[in-house]
Order: sequence, then structure tokens, then C-alpha cells
Amino acid sequence: MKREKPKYKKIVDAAVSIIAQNGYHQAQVSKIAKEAGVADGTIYLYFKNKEDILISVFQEKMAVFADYVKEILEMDLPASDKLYKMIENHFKVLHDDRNLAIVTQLELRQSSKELRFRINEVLKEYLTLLDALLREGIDSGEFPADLDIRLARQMVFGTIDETTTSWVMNDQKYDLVELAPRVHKLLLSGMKG
Amino acid sequence: MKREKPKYKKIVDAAVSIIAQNGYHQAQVSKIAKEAGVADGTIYLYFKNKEDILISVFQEKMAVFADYVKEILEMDLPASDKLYKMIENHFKVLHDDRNLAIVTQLELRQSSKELRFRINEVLKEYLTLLDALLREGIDSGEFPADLDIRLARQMVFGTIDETTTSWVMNDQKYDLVELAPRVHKLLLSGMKG
Amino acid sequence: MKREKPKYKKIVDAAVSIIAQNGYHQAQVSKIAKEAGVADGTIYLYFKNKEDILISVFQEKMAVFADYVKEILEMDLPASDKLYKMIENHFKVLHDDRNLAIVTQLELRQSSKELRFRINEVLKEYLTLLDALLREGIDSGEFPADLDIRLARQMVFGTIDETTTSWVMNDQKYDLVELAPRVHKLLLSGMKG
Amino acid sequence: MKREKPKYKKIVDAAVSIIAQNGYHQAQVSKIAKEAGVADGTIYLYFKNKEDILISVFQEKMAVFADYVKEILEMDLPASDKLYKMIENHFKVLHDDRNLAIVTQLELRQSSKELRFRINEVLKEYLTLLDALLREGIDSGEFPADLDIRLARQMVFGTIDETTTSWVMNDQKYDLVELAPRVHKLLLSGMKG
DNA sequence: CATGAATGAGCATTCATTCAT
DNA sequence: AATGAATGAATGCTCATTCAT
Repeated sequence: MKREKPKYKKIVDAAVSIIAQNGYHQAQVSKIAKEAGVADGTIYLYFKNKEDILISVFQEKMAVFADYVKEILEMDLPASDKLYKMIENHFKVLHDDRNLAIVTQLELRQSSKELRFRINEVLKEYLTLLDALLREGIDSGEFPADLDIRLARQMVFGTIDETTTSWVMNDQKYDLVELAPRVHKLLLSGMKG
Repeated sequence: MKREKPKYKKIVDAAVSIIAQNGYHQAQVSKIAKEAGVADGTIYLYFKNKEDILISVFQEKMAVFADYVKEILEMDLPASDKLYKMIENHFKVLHDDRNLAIVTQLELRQSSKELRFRINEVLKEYLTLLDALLREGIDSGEFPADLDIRLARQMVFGTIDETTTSWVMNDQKYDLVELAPRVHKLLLSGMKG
Repeated sequence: MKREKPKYKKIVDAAVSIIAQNGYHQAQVSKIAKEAGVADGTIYLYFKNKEDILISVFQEKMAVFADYVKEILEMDLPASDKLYKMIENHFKVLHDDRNLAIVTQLELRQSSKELRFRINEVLKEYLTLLDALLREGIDSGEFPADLDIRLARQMVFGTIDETTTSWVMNDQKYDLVELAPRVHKLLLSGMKG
Repeated sequence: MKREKPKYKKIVDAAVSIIAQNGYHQAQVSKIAKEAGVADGTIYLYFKNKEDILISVFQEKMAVFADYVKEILEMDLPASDKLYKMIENHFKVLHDDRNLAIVTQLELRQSSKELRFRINEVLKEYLTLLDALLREGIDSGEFPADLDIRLARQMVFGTIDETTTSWVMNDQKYDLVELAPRVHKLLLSGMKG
């Protein structure tokens, strides 16, 4: 499995670092290679092309979110509390890795339409888990039976995303995690109709 | 006033059309000029550079949203109804101009960070109007007095934006405007807490 | 005679001024037109093209040098004294019109090969007068009978030109005219063999 | 040391050839690359930009002049003979490489003011060596003790330069080297006062 | 596995000149 | 005579990818 090889990980981390520092359009393959301590050509032993590096960045990092949501789902808690934990975790991960926040909220969005479709596929797993959480709430009677899951998911994700982007654009100068309770309350009210 | 000259408008419209058809990175100035029926050099009599065209696209089109929200604000209606009209209008404008929807939701987001900061400034007017609407609802007692306006605005805009992007990414194959009542209900519940 | 019309002169003077201030490559026709207070198109009523303006600049200004040398030649003086007057005048004209010095010594030399050939033709009149002066000196016995006039002329003009260019390149910070006696002495010795 | 790599030399030689054939303004980077037998991009592995190629042309070729003058200075000869050898060498190098003569006397002079300042810095070494030669002549009593070295140097270089430019402009149709004795005699007389 | 020198396609912008008014 | 809006040709440089070693 190539993604377990040390150079694979080195290159992905170098990409996050270089993109966060220099911006998407200034993140040349040669810069990433240098940061990773490998030759330019070596990149192509691990990745098909530059786009493939960026998709991998997203996959690797999104996995962290998804894995935690999976854990949350298996806990013995009301759906509402699970939603809270999910929001808090989302904010916490990005708050703790500010380079990653810059990359996911700002830089990666200026990639090509094609890349963004690929990124969306990666996002889908996360969104599917969110759907599962919402369904759980409906089944348990916490959320209304007629809740439109797709719309609710778009509200939850849209709000989280907009909140995070806003925080990044304001130079991350306030505490994102502190917003979790209020965001949770807002979304919960939305859901409960 | 150069933005009233017919060529100015022609070029802006050509830009929307070319970007929607070819994507942001394939929207060369020469293509836009050809579509607008002017010489390449003529573009530079009306715009400082390529980025300036794109900012103008956004400004011109966003003005349509903002102007309508201004109208709405002056109507004699409960804040909740005004919010509904705003959502419906937002969906309607993008539903009726699908090229514009592609450009604002997908293509313009892959522009440089600098351009996106400029675009955000244009967005601010829209968001400020939204803030005014929310405040109105608080003052009238429709929305809770302790509503965090910034968060609420991020929820409203984030939900609308995510819903629209999702619709565009699904090839605009369902009716976006029909979603308005449900989105409105969701958001209203969120607000009311 | 078009060159007597006021706009003709205005444009030539504007060209000297704009080239001296902005440099040859930054002296666009539109800038010259603006400085001259006419429309861009008007330039083309008086000049065939941009190159024609520059040639005219040279012609108009070189005429001043040539006219004075003609006067000198008609004076009743030894050739050696005439040479002195010529050098002094050359230095004086450029010392008094520093913009002109910048234009002739630096800026106009970065014009195309073709333009420089045309400029050289204008120079030829000046050089022919210099030849006449040298011949006078030979005929009068002041200069050796076997003086190679072409070489001598190249020495005289080359020295004057190099001295002036050197002065311009040193930001005209010393007095060029004061060099005349020493330059004259040097050249005279050279001639006398 | 990149300037010893074969491609570096190939590109410099190609530049001289292309500029001589096509003129400065028609010497596109792609033409130079083709003549050198490398890809356009390869140029930029060896040179910072186009201007850097031109400066390098001058540096490489001027080094030949300077190196020979250094050799001359170390010979056991009167200053007058050294001056003769210097003039003869200058003429000989340009006589034998006519493309180089065209490039240095005509084409490179139409480069930007900035480039010409850079070129002048390269020239300075040559002129400094010439100053050393003149000083030697003064010390040995061959030249007058009150010789103004700066002026004398401007006379020597101005004359050589004007003679060469004149020869190039006349399509190099006579023998430049044959002029050496006469130019030497003229300059020597000038110096001796 | 790893290297890194070499490749070459692709594009925004300027500005001399024209010509309808 | 004078205007100035419109034209459109022309080019230096970057950087993702390859491949001989």
C-alpha cells in the first residue's frame, strides 16, 4: 500500500504546508518536492499528477473528520448531542491545524472544477455520515418526521462551512471552538422546526 | 459613466457566457472579446485587466440581488415574510440565469485569493442587508432578542449557498425555486430557537 | 511648409520633453500628443509615423549645431580656433538643454537600426562641415598635409561624443563646457602629429 | 560553474548570431533557443531573463578584450607600443567576428537604458585597464605629466569606437585592422600634446 | 527506487495607427 | 483640420511532466 510509505506521507504534508504558506497558485510541484526532501520526479512515483496530490491531501485529512464522526455515531448518546460533538470536532480540528484550515477553506477552492468534483466525492462520505446522524434523530423522535434530510444536511454543512470560512478570512483571530454551542443551538432549532 | 456604455455591458455578458461554457481557466480574454464582438484591445478601454472583468461580473450581477433585497426591506411585511422573499428571489435569479449560477457557485471560486477577497467585499453589501433584515425581526419580536446576528447570517447565507451549489453540481436537474419554502421553514426554525 | 506650423513645433518639443522624462521606450505617441496638447490622430497629420517624429527631433536640433558651424567656417580665424569654437558650441548647446543631451546621447541610441541610419544621414551634414574645417587647416598649413581626414574626423567626433555621453551618464554633475579647452588641446595635438 | 556548461556557451553564441542576423528587436527568445538547439524553457535554466542573455553576451565577449589587454600590460614594452597592440587587437577581434561587431556597435546600443548601464559596468574594466596603460606612459615619461587621464581615455576609446562603428555602418567593406597604425599615430600625437 | 535536466505549450497586455465623425 | 475610440498583431516566461541515467 503506497499510502503507508513514508515518502507518500511526507509529500502530502509538504503539500499542505506549501499551499498554506504560498497559496494554491504558488504551490509548484518543485516547491512541494523540495519541502518533502525528494526530487521532483519522485513525486510521480507516488502520484499520477499534481491534481492527484491535492485530492490525496483532501482524502487524508477528511478521513480524520469522518473517522471521528464514525466514532460519535457508535456512542450511546441522543442525536442532538452527537450533532454537538460533530460540530465541535469539526471546529477543533481546523482550529488546531490552521494551515489545514487555510488550505481547505480558501486555497483548495480555487482549484479546477474537475478537482472540486473529485473533492466533493471525498466530502460525500462525510455528508453521508451526517445524513445517518440526522436519520437517527428522526427515528428517535428528536427531529421531526417530515424533516427534509437533504436540506437539513445542506443547512448543517453550509452553516459550519460558512462559519469556518468566515473565521479563516478574519485571520482566525477569534476562537472558533467557542462558537460550537451557539452554532449547535441554531441548527438544532432549525431542525426541530 | 463607462458602465452604461453598451460595450461595457456586452463584455460583462460575454464573460459570464464564456466562463460558464469553458470554465474559469479556459476563459481567455481573446475568447471573451470575440464573444462580445470587439477587439481584444477594446477590453482594456473598459477594464483595467482580466481580474477587473471578473470583479465587474460579480458587481453587476450582485447588484441585482442587493437591489431586490433593498426593495423587500422597504415593504410592509413581517421580517419572516421578507426572509422568504429574499430566499425565493435568490433562488429565482440563479434559476433563471443558469450560466450566472455556474459562474458564481463554481467558476468564480477558483479565482485567486486576492480576487476572492475583492468578491467578498461586494458580497458584504448583500450580507449587511441580510443583517438589517435580521435586526428588524429581533426588534419586532419575531426573532429572539438574544439571536447572534453574525451566526444567524452565516447560517442563512451558508444554507442558501450550499443549497444552490448542490443544485448546480447536480446539473441543475431539479427545481431550485421549489426548495424555497422548505429552506425558509428550516432557517426560520433555526432563528426562532 | 508644415514645419513652420505651430503644432509641428509643439509636437517636436513635446517629444524631446517626454523622451527625456520617460525614456525612449516609455515615450508613447499618446503621451507626446497629450504633452503637445493635441489629439493622438493629429500627430499623423504632421508626421508619417512615430519614427518620423524622432527623425524630426534630430533634424530640428542638429540644424542648430550645423548652422553654427557654418557661421564659424565663414569667420576669419585660424582652423585651430574654429575647431575650438565648434567644440565649445557643441558642449554649450547640450549643457544648456539637458533634456536634449539625454535624448541625443542616451535615448535616441536605443532606437531601431533603421532609425539610426536615418539619424546618421542627418549627422552627415555636421560631419561634412567638420571635414571642411579640417581641410581648411591642411590647406593653411596648420595641420599636416598627410592628415587622414576621415580618421581625424572620427577622432574629433568620437572624442566629443564620448566626452558628452560620459558627462550625461555621470548625471551631468560637472561642467561640460569647462572641458572644451582641454579637449581642444588633446585633439589639436592629435591632428598635428 | 554554469558558464562552463556547453549549453550556456551555445546559447550565448546563438544570441550573437541571431541578433546580428535579425537585429535586436527581432531577436526573440524562441529564435535564439532554436538556433542553439534547445527548448525555449532551457534558456531559463541558464539565464534569469532575456536581458540576462544580452548582458552575458557582452560579458563573455568583452572578457576577450580585457584578457588580452591584461597580457599586453605585463609585456616589457613602451606604453606607446602597448597602446598600439591594444588598438590593433580591438580592431582584429571585431574584424574577425563580424557578427560580434554588428552586435556590439549597433544592436546592443538599442537596448534599454538599464541594460546599457549594465553593459557600461562591464566596459569599465576595459576602461580601467586603459587608464593603467596611460598612467604607465605618464610614469615612464612617454606621455606628458599633466595629461588628463579621463579625457585621454575618452579620446582613445571614443576614437576606436567611432572608427569601428563607422566601419560597421559602411558594411565592413574595408580593412579595419589596416587603420590601426594611423589611429595609433593620431592618438599618440593627441596624448603627447 | 530515485534523480533532476530538459521540455514546450499557452496567454495577458500594449500601443502605433486608422477612420468615421 | 482635428478628434479619440477602436483595432489586433506580437512575445517573454512558467511549470507540470518526462525519461535517460
